Amino acid sequence: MSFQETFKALSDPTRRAILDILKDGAKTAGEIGSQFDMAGATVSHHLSVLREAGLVSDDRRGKYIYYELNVSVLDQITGWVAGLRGEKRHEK
Amino acid sequence: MSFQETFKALSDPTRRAILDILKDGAKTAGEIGSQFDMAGATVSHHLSVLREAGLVSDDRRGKYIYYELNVSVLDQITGWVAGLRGEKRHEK
DNA sequence: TTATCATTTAGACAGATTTCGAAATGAGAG
DNA sequence: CTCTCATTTCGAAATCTGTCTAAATGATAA
Repeated sequence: MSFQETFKALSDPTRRAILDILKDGAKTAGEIGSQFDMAGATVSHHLSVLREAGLVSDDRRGKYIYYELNVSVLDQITGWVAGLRGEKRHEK
Repeated sequence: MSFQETFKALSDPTRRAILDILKDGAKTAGEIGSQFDMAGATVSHHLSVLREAGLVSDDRRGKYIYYELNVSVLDQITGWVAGLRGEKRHEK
């Protein structure tokens, strides 16, 4: 759940696409996986990277595991970028 | 200069540290390199990744090459994150 | 229990990434 | 032109990453 983990997680296009898919609500691993042309195991791996980075949370409901977007961690990213933009010249 | 290149470039801690160093103005490759405990060739490689991603620009002035932060590309990142945060439920 | 469905974990592999030292390039100074 | 300094490019080694198939786990249904 470190800063580095978050950036690393976002550096893969499949993982960013997963986050996009989760924009409008929680979905099961299967629903997410069906959107990609790759093995379910691979998508499962990407989901675990996103989970360890704190970008999604998972919730088992019976047979299914629902994944949901966790936006709060994204604020760190925005904050870091703002830091670069903000104090650009001669503050203090 | 693609979206993917930008995220990839930001996924390395050394490269993010370089951007931080450049926050308060342009610096030469040597000045940047002296802040890290790694070969100059390695830092030069990181600088080229940042340049290809459009995150920095370089400017040769005599013997030295000055690198400068290019903030405009960072807006893409902020924009993408805002997209995830924003339209979270039932728009349209 | 056994069968089946949803998903993850394990192990392996190819390709990408980070890093280095050494050689090459660019540019001013003598 | 030659020397030196700043930086990059080259080529290679070690490590990391994304992907696959096959096997394991969790949960429900019969």
